[in-house]
Amino acid sequence: MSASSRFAVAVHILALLETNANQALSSSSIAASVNTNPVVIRRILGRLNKAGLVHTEYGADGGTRLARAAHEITLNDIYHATENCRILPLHASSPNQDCRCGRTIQPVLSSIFSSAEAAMQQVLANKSLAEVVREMQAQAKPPVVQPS
Amino acid sequence: MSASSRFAVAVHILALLETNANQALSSSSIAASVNTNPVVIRRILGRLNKAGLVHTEYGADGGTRLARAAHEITLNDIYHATENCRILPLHASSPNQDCRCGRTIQPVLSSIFSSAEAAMQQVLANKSLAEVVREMQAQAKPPVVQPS
DNA sequence: TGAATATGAAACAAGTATAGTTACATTTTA
DNA sequence: TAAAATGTAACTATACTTGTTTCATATTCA
Repeated sequence: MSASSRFAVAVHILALLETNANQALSSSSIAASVNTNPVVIRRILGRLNKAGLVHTEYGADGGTRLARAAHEITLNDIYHATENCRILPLHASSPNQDCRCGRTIQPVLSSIFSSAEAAMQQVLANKSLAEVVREMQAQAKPPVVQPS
Repeated sequence: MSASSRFAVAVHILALLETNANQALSSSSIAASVNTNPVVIRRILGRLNKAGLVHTEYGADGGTRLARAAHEITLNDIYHATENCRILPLHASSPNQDCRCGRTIQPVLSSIFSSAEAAMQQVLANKSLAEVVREMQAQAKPPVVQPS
């Protein structure tokens, strides 16, 4: 029922690219921040490249940069780039078509599940990478509490 | 991670119980409609029992009935009874805490992911089992198209 | 009392997806 | 040409789901 952690890692990668926008980052340096293997990062970068969210260059001094401004990338863009499957799957094997219930339930569920998923994606679509980075920086410097 | 179809099967089970409310159904008869093994059904019924959505009786002439009226059971109730995990998981292993990005991303993501999940569950909470059954019955008898 | 019917639970196999790792061919730059 | 980087394949370990068999337990009824 759950998605993979690719989505969370992808947001992490893109936030890192945005906060280091002056240089191209290698999969190794990104992996050091995410705390995983560079190949795991490259696999996700492959999806982000295919979606046109980043641009990668080969060779010495190569690496990855954002392909768009951070305020023009939504979390829903990142979600679609990294996850394939429906969040709420139907039956593993088709129900009994000789039963009225078995015949009719899947179209009804499919429609409801699509609405539920759309509501989730709407929240993601309303949040840009730029906002995420801003919230992360606010997290880093918590507001000072006034002494009483 | 693989996705679970427990939620879809659970809705199927409960819709079947509602449309056969005059009798208790055995796991075998339910399995015949879902097109799977009775033990698979009993595993899901165990979760629905624990959540108080159905009531099961042992022995000859035993079986399962709805524990509440269908209009008092929402899809969100069923969702919570059958699925455990968050829909949008964070990193598999904790990011590097020596990196500003690694330190700050998880609380930000966690909050956003909670909002996204809440939006999805709100859609499910607005749909009752009774409505699902009604839509299934409408599916079974499609409206007649007026001849031109 | 005993047979029949049902659940609950344990154990196991098979399939699938993810995460991590190693290895290597390819590309680019200095 | 050497160094540094990517892309990709292959392999392992882990975990979850689905399906299956088996059996103890509970209940009903003849």
